[in-house]
Amino acid sequence: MVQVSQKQAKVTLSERKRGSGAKFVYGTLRDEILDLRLRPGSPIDEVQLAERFGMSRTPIREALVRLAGDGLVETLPNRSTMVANIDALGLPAFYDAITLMYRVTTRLAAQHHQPDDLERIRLLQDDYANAATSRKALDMISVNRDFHAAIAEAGRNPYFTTLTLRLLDEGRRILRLYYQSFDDRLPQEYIEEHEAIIAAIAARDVALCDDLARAHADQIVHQIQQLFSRDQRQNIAL
Amino acid sequence: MVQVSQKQAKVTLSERKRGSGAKFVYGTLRDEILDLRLRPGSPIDEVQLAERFGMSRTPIREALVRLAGDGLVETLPNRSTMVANIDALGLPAFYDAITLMYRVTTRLAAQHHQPDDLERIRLLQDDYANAATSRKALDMISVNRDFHAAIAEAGRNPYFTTLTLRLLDEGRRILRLYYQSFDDRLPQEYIEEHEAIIAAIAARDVALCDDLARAHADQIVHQIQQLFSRDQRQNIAL
DNA sequence: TGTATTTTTTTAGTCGACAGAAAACTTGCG
DNA sequence: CGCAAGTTTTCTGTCGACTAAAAAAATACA
Repeated sequence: MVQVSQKQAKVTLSERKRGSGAKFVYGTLRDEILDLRLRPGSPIDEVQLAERFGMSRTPIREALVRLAGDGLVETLPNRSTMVANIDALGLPAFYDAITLMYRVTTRLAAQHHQPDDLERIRLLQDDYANAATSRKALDMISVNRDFHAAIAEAGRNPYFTTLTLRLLDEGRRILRLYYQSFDDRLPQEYIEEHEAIIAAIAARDVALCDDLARAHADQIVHQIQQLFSRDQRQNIAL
Repeated sequence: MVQVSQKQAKVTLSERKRGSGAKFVYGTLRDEILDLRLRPGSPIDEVQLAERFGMSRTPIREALVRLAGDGLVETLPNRSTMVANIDALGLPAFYDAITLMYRVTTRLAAQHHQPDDLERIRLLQDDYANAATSRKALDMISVNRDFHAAIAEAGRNPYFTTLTLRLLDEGRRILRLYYQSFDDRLPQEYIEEHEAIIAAIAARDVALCDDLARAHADQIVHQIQQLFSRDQRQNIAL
């Protein structure tokens, strides 16, 4: 009897459309994982999530399966699933991949972009500048992702777009880690680099896009590398 | 024409391990989709699959969710899910992607390979040669995939490996389409090209790897392009 | 006290059932 | 006949319950 009344209360609380359950859970958990609100390595309990979202385990399960497909969650057979760890040893591979994807997507954007692509990209760049001037580092991280995602879209190659998105998300996690533990300032340089990239895409200058994208990627890689070396020093100092 | 959908191999699983259900269904369906035993665009009925595999819909569902993540299956909300189509308009993007991945994975293999990597690759090349001399085109297709997958593995970059695998699988579908409707011979050239690639990797000659991989990719792209132009001519002739 | 073995607890994998959304079919009206 | 409204059918999305695998706890034994 108690169970019935509780359940009804929860159902009225969350009036959902059929078929949206798993998608909603997927999106929510994905955001939380990428924002590090769910810490890497922390265990995920299906029953707990089911209670939290006010639904049965089935849609929760589907969301977890999809997250596992994205590599955001690791599932141990018959035992718990946990938030994927950030693999420090895999960082060089990450650097290689994001650098190549920046280059190739920017090149393709120069070749295949259409007018409204550029408009979208410029709007995002405005958002980025705003976030930068108001010193909102976390916003900058997220807008930066959208900026490069838009460039990838303009390149019109789904294979590259997918991989780029995945890398950007992975990078978002790493950068969160960074700006959480250290200061909240990002170099203004990025804004200028972005501007230059936009201009090169608009001019359809493939070679210049390549150069700029490579330099931009190098910047970010360098930034992350600094993070890790700084981290080390601090540990030693303690 | 072989119409198999009614008489798919029924699976006896009186002794199934717990937790293997979804994985087994995933693997089986994946193979059938890549081999075109399940035709692109054909609908997938969960209940039917549940009967065929002798299990409930739950593990079937999980397998389908994973296949959707791989892009091998398309799900319409609240309505049927179907085998993903081969998108002819997306072929140029495919060419770009597979060419770049061939190049970058082969380069990385030259840099990062270890002794047993080369051994594995050479064994697969033997398999490939055997399949070629005995004129087994379908075997060649599948071994060719494994060959390049092994090279990607030797490059030790999970991001590139994942994308390469996906592209190789996509290519497997396209080639099946080809060798199903036309002749069963593949140019011997491929064997020699493979040999040259192996040698270049062993010599850790990055620049040569790049050239060879690019040429190899061009070959395959050219082959597929021929397929589609031939297809067109036939349609017009009829 | 430390280790091997049994028992308990936790929690993932599976099942059968039902409800709701979309398609397929039927009916009513011009 | 042709089409709009209503009805039935089909099949997915979700649920609660059950089962079994693995971890944690308890016990036995040296």
